[in-house]
Amino acid sequence: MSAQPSRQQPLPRPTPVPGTATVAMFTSPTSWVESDAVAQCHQVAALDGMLHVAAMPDLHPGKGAPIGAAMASRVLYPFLVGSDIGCGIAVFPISLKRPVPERLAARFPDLDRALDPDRDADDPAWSVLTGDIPAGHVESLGTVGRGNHFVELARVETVAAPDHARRLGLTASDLVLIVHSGSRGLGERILREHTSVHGAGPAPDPAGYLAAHDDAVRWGSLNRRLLAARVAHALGAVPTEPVIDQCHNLVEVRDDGIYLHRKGAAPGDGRDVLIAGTRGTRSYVVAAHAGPEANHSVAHGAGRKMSRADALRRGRAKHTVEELRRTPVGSLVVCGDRQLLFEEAPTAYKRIEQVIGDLVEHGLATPVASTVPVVTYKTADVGSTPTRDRRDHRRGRGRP
DNA sequence: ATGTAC
Repeated sequence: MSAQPSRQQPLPRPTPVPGTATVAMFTSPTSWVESDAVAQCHQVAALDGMLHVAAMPDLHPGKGAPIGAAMASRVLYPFLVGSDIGCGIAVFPISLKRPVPERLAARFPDLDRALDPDRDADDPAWSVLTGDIPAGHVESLGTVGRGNHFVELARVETVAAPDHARRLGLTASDLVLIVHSGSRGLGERILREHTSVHGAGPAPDPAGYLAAHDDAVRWGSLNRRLLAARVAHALGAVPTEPVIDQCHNLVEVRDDGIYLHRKGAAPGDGRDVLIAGTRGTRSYVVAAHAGPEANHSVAHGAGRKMSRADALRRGRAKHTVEELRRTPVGSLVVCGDRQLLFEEAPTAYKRIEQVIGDLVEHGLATPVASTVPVVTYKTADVGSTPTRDRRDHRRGRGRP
């Protein structure tokens, strides 16, 4: 059984405890917040040098550190950013004549297959590469990854702030590609190089860590552009520049030398952010205007309500695979991995409208537009090669 | 969320 959520009190904020950092919860009495995640916020608050922890309404427990939190400290802690340094969400306008989900779902390219600069030198997606490949890291370039990562074709549904949406180039009924992906093995390697020596301790050489971190942030952004370009070409469209591209796993050095760690929290100081719902619900473009109390941050998505294990157990009892591949909003899910299909079921996530409502109530963001999924790509479908396991493809043992 | 170990 999953842990029952505790009902959090709204602001005013908790009284600071001497010797520890302050913790501010940007939730409301009706928010679903697991007590384990709140406990993690207080554990982080007790770290040396920690100043202030801001918990977003999508807060949920992570490995050691909470997800959906922005943490300001005098000391740089790599584990608070986690392994997927540079993970973020980007939005690319796309023009398609007849967006029929069934036809488009079948045309998505295999985004588990990396783009090799030599073997795939002719791939038109390389047009988005204008400089060097950050850190020279070629492995897994152009792949979406697993977990909560996805590439989604979505339609702009409602526009709440028309002028703002127009400045972003977004109008109702427009199509967009939403790309949620990170730095794959590169960020993982950077964290491991730190933790293998220093564990969860601070970075003894912040400049060294930050140089590698910044490469991963650039790599993640490039990867999102490559993913969007691969899909655009496959769907017969022209690649575009992102109108939004915000990273939600990173550390920022503020002007006062404070390290602002964001883990599943997007920069909220005057930025436009897409806050992802699920593959079966809306996502929201918001104008973020979060101040110091929120560590200049906003939520990054709906936030998990169930652990992956719970989602798998409960999902198998509740849903069929067919139900999960066609969502209540009529969109299709491309996902050849049954387990991932259950783990990422919309019911495993909090209600996105509650998350957005909490941000609005606390004055952190203003909705600009909502999008509704058309096709959500997770991992290549297995339909065309029923006798062969996906792993054989990735290991390059022949092709169909 | 990840590449790798079990």
